[in-house]
Amino acid sequence: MSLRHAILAVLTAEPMTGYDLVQHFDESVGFLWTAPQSQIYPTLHTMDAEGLLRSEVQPRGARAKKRVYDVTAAGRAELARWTSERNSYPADRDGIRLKAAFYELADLDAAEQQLREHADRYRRRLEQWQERIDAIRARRVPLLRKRLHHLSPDRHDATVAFKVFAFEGQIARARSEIEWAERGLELIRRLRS
Amino acid sequence: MSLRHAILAVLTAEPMTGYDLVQHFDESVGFLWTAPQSQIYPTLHTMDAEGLLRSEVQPRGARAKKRVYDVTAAGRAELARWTSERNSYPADRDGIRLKAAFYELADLDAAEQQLREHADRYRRRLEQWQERIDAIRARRVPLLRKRLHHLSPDRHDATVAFKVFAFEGQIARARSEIEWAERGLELIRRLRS
DNA sequence: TTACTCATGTAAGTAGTTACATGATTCC
DNA sequence: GGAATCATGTAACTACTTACATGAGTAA
Repeated sequence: MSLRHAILAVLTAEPMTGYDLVQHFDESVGFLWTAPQSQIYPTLHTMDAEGLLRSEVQPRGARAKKRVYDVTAAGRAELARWTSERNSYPADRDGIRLKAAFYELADLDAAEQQLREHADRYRRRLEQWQERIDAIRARRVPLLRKRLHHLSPDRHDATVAFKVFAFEGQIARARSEIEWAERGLELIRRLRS
Repeated sequence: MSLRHAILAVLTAEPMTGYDLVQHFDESVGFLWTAPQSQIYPTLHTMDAEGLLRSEVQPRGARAKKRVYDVTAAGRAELARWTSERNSYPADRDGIRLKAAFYELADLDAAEQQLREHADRYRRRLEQWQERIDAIRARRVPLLRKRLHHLSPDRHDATVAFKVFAFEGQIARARSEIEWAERGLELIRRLRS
């Protein structure tokens, strides 16, 4: 259910087309909630119909057109409601951990390979997220700048701080995954000898 | 796609009915991969049809019957293939982190409440998982005992070690979530003053 | 006979995945 | 004229959720 809220959150920074939204999902809010293009367009339609968004057709070149979406008052209210509402947690489901619990059935080399990839994956994520935090702190993120632009200056610090905070959670997660994978590699070494 | 593998993994310990499987999902493998009863029964049917499982109708009392499922050679092969295959990762999607990134739109008291609940949730999980590890180490888990029973003794330690390892990952995760939430509570305190 | 456990399902809906499909615009 | 970008969709499928539904067995 978070896709609608991610969309609302992005559009409060600036009205944009579905195409632009797709790009932003790949490069900003998508670090926390990815969505394929094929899911975004239909969702924009239903949110428009529900009154959370309004849209306006604008010319594009000579013959073509584009539809620009903006958040309505109802959409803003829904965003405020969502941020203040109690969290709902997805069911506990972790395919990687599940598999690890049954590594005795695997080829040890294959298990080792998986754990190396796991650590590598989160090392890459760690870097990406660290860069992201630096960019947010330095206000180098275009969408964030636009967001701050129509916010009173005394709220800027809190706005930035919460974005940083979210990514700190991702970083903490990444670190714990890397440590876990390394512990697993050590276990495999021990079992080999 | 892990549900089928979770089912195979449980059934290699001991053949059982759908009903029993549902119980085991709530109390053992379900810590890593939960599934509702309404999903398990249909999945058993399709896995039976695919030849990963075989089933046998057994009498239960005077008139009633029950269907007991067991893993076929094809099922065991599929399990081995899965454990050795490269990991496939779900898309990055974290509704809690997404919301935290937009806490500037929330009521501060509500955000505080959410972070307290987040920490509490993972503190409870931490306890459960810690107990689980203790039970596994002491071989107090009935299903694990059955699994070890038809395994040569020299493989017992590795089998137990991998289960412990999986839960250590969950514990590491829980710790990092608790620390993150506490960091958030501190941030909110700072913003209030 | 009542309550609880054992046992097995279905149905309708939501969310997300993978793949396909089309056409105008802009820049070289 | 061709390639990359801008722009918008649809279709089929899989996984999961929530809710409903039924009946026999067992123990007090």
